[in-house]
Amino acid sequence: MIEATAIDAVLRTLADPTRRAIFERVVSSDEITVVELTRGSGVTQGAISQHLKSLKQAGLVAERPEGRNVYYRAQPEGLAPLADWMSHYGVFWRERFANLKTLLEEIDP
Amino acid sequence: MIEATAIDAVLRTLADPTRRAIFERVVSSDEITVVELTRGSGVTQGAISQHLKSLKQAGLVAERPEGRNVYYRAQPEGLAPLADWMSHYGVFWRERFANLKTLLEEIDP
DNA sequence: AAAATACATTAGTAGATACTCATTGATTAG
DNA sequence: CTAATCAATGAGTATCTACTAATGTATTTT
Repeated sequence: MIEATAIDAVLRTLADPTRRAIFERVVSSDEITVVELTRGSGVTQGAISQHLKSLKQAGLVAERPEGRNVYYRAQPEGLAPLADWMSHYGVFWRERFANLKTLLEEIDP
Repeated sequence: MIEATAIDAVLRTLADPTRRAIFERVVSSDEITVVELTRGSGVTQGAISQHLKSLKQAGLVAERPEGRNVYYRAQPEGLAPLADWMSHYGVFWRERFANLKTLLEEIDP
């Protein structure tokens, strides 16, 4: 089955452990290059670039080329579809409040 | 790369659109049987059972056999690893508050 | 200019996985 | 008892995907 929704892209992208680890490292560091991400990753540089491409297409990271380096940084908005999905289908949260998103907006408008 | 953490199981399980749709239907209905889930799903009963097995192993659904029917219901706690992960790596949320989980516990202890 | 570095991309491959079809076990209906 | 229904499971298959290895393209260094 083929779907192309935002939540689909985000979940499929984060489902892979290697790719998720890359995302976590990007989040943890302000900006980080491909070589740095490659070091200690256990996979080749090519694999890292492929994963970054997926993350970029899912809207989870953004790039900033500078010279021969490319600096990657996390794109927080990319997680919004996941947050929305959680608020819709996350019974756990819905049981506690009517709508998590609404609550958050009330707290921090 | 092989990992067996809770967040890994949850994300991998929800990554598949068909399986996620099943989960969403289980969440929406209080309790639902396999035949009901099969109807309008576009896949066979066997496929549904296989997906339910995955969802069960991920802790996202629970079953209640009754006669020859098996009623499935959502298991809200199963989404906790995802919520935890969001609070750790969801920059979007972290930028707004130090820790989402802490906040939620303060509101509803 | 030549060598080196950073990154992207391609082709090819091995393994994962989502599916169908068929079968089985169990329960209920006629 | 027999037939029908519900669900789980196994075998087989086609597709997807994460990876390596190799190559290409810039850019920087020497």
